Amino acid sequence: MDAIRSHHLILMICDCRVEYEGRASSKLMWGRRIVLMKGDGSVVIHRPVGVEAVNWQPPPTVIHISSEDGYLKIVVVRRRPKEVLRIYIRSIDTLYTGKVRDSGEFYMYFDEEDLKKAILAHPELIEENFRIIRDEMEVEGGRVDLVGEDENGMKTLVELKKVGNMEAARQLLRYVSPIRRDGGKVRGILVAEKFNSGVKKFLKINGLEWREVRRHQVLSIIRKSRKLRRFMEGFKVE
Amino acid sequence: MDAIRSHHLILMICDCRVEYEGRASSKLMWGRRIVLMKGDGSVVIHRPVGVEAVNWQPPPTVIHISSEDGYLKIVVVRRRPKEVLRIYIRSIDTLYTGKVRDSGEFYMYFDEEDLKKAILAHPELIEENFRIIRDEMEVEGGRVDLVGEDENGMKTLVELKKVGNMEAARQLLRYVSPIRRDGGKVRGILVAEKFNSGVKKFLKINGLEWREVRRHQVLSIIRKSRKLRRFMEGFKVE
DNA sequence: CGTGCCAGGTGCCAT
DNA sequence: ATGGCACTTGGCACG
Repeated sequence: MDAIRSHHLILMICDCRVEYEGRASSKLMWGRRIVLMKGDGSVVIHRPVGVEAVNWQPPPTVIHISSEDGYLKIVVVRRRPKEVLRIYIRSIDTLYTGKVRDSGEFYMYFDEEDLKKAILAHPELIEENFRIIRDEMEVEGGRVDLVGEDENGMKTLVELKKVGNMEAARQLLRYVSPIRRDGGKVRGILVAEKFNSGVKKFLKINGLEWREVRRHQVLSIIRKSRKLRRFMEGFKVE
Repeated sequence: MDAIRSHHLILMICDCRVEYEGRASSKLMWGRRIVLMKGDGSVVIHRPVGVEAVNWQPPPTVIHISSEDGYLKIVVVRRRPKEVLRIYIRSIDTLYTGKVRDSGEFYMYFDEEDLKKAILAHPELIEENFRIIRDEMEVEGGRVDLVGEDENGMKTLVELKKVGNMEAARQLLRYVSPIRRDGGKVRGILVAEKFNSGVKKFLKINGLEWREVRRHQVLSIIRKSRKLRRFMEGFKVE
């Protein structure tokens, strides 16, 4: 239709059947769903329950519309990886097409990146007289989040995580081990909001350390940043 | 409204502002979005571009509706983890409320589970005279996908992945190492559709092996399964 | 209920 | 393009 060519939004509640073939394959039998076709080529299909979409196709896509056996057939093709989404529509309950403009900015806040910013601004969150030397550094075994020096000048690798799980602990060990193997002295600290059971023990056994940072500590630091002050307005930080 | 109490679907295109606070925090400034409130309590907010939702709240939720400063205010609360989504609505473009029923079945096909089924049915995909002994087994370091025996009766741990990346290789090594450390003889094979660069080398260095399975091999095996025949009808498997 | 692991993960940014 | 890694990841299976 014209709506697709003019990159409008198309929203349907319709009785449809959906097939997907690409990295995997799936088939969704007849039923009523919400089909969302966006101006950028994205297609999202929601069932009436569940927070996640049942089928989708990320842009860029090419969309073909035709009629087959009396059904409206919409084929959404993605090139790389090669994926095809086919929607067969038996009837349309509700249809909306139109231009929807949205220029509102979106701020995400307090993810790993913000934890890092807080530590960069206040290295004492790690410990007294701690200094950050590098932000993101390639080491044997991967890329460590921060490298610092403690008050005795000992090199320290810092790995940041929202949740300190076993995988994170192993990751840190992977960074520290080669250095120690080569005779280097290095500390390794896993920083997280929360630690799963067994992780602290694993760290201890392997000569590593941890810091539990509290959400409100980080928030109170970040909210001082002028850049984010407007963002914070309206939030009552508990 | 009544629509929420009666667990109906509510779909709006509206000019709104959204705040999220919970595991992280986010703020979305005024603009036009598609707001989807489902009968099970799920709430999904889409912008007019992008395949992913900008904000959401998974069920179970409690929904409060009120009026604040002349705006319609919808608050969606999730208990564990504690998360709050606040939607302030300035104007509504389009509104749909109603019961949407969808009983159509959904089949997903050719994920790791299907790769396993194919290998269970045809262990020769691993190698000639290979026998599967166990499906899913706890070992030191985690849970391995398959345990088998080669034609010489040597125990073999098999890890299945869609993509054989470094993480998968390390995972397999983690399963094999403790056994070898204790003097056990064991082979380790990483099975995947595709291997990232460096992974095969890493496996080789650590005395592990790999098998590259092709999609069509697995498909041709699975399509023979009666249970899935109906699913396959209509697919032209290339 | 937490813990681990997969996903058509998606997205972002590095080389 | 490929790889590495975080994510309000969500989801499921399992101890």
